[in-house]
Amino acid sequence: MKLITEIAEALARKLSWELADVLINISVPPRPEMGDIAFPCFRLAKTFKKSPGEIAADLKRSLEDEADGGLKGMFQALDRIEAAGGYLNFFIRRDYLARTVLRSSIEAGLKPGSSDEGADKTVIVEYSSPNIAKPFHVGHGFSTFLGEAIANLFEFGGYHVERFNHLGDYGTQFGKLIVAWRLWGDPDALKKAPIGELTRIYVKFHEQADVLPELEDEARAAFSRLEHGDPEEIALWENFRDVSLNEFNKIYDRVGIAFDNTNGERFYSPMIPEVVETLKSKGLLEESEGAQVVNLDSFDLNPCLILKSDGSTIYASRDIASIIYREDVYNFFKNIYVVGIPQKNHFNQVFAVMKRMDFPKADDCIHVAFGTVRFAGGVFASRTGNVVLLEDLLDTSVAKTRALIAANNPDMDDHEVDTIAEQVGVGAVRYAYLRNGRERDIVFSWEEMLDFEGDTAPYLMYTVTRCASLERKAPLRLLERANHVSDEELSLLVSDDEQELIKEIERFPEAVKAAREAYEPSIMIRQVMTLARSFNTFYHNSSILKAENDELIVARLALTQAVGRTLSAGLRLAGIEPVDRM
RNA sequence: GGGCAUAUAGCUCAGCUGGAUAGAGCAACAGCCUUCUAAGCUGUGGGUCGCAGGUUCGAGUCCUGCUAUGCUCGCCA
Repeated sequence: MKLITEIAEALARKLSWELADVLINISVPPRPEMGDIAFPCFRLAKTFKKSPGEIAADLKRSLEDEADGGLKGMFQALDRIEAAGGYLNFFIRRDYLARTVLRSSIEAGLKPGSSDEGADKTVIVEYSSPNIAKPFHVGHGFSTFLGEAIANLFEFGGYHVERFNHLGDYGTQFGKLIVAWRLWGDPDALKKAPIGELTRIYVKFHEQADVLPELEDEARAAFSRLEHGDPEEIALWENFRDVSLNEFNKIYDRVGIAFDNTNGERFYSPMIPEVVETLKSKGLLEESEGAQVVNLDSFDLNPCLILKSDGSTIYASRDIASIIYREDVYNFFKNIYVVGIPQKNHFNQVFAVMKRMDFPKADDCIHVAFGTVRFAGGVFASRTGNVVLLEDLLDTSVAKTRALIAANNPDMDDHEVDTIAEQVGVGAVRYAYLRNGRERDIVFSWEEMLDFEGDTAPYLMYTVTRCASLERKAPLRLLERANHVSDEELSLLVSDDEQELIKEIERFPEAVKAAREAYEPSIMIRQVMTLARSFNTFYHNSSILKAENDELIVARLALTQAVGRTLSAGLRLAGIEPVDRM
């Protein structure tokens, strides 16, 4: 807000400080009755040789001396200044706050907090990235939903976003799959349930390989043939890839995620020889135990393996090739990897190799790490089939939601119930992945995933439906006035509840920016949740459509609309589409 | 053993670059639906912020040591 800058400028002048130093110290008091903006004076005690309390009192007097002079504009927006406990507390006039905040909310329309800071800048977000031929389980939901939310946050900031799905479609495991398919594959089963069949033979391969170790050698040989372009092996690989992608796309379509680029690891494999040449020419490649590595002692990292001792490639070399490719094609501003914490060391190595290659944008490659989804008992393991499929989780959530909606809305037709249940049920699941700091593990529990009360998407969505319902029920005459609400009407929103609500609306754009800069959607989500709670308190305590007079009804309707717009924007950034009844 | 995380209420977590009385949700208990959707609201109880030092006017937040847990440390990705 402009007012904060004015206050900071005035303080900077009084103290002969830099504006930035004042701004850094300015904070929000812990409770509203202490004021709206606070400036702590403890630091000044030494230089002025006075107690913080005295300094605060002096500053207050000094500022008030100019109330009719140079600081007239600032004091028009202020109710009063108080010195308390070493703090200088500024109280903003309630009518001023209501007017300015809601006016800018109205101007921002459906996209509060959006900006054009990223104009002409391309951000690559790599996320989801499942391994083909493996089930898409609840663990994949983390990267998928987190990545989508981060991509949305950048788009909201005006960046051009390229969504990358870096499919795990390469490596020795596909040699295993090829061998297993020749031995035990069932084409009919593959047609019916592709991932199920591929998982079955993959599991069987590992069981058999325990007794027949030579299977492992066959697998390596099959992968080698694949890498060298054997047409039969390629045909098999392509088939596995296609049927898998087909399955994944069902999920992506369902949750409304569309990738711009689904090149998997194999796509980058042919580019590796050039990478090896570059590393060689820069004198970075060393032989170690028969393999080719880049030494990273100067980064306090273990060496990065580039080529295995048999000369074949490895994931680090593919990631390096991919970075160079992405820079050539997209000239990226940031290249973001939404990949789990266990790969932290891997990305540190890859980015360090880029630095040793003098790649100028090594610091613009960012590993956005997240925690592990696990059972209370242990970890997920696709080899043993000890997994919960994301699709099953979504289905269960939607079914539970459906029952609730049908019970609450007896006259709603089935089609509408289905549509809303899908949005709320899927939203509830997505929210569970986004509400906490991303580096936290998620201990999977059905009970928690299907809890629709409190800190959940249904709570937020329910709040939106309250806003929508009020608009539906408002007399048209008053709704029309709310759509063109006047400053005089907005100035009526001065109750404690209304003011709290208005402050939360004001904080949303900052939260969006902070969330984007930290690659942390939960920062934005929490702000939205706080706003929703404030609204529900207000809603409970105050009558909106039956307020004392028309002017207040109009003002509260305008406030309700602002809340609805802000909540909806936050939900959409999280990838959750709000509904207007449930 | 080296490296990187994490440790806050019974449970799941916030606490922004150190600042006023450490906050939510769930669970427990007590209330509120003839009044704008009760997936809601209000209230109560519950904390030596892992332990021990240090820096500071001030530490949940910064530093050191210790303990516990997780991840990781070349030919899987």
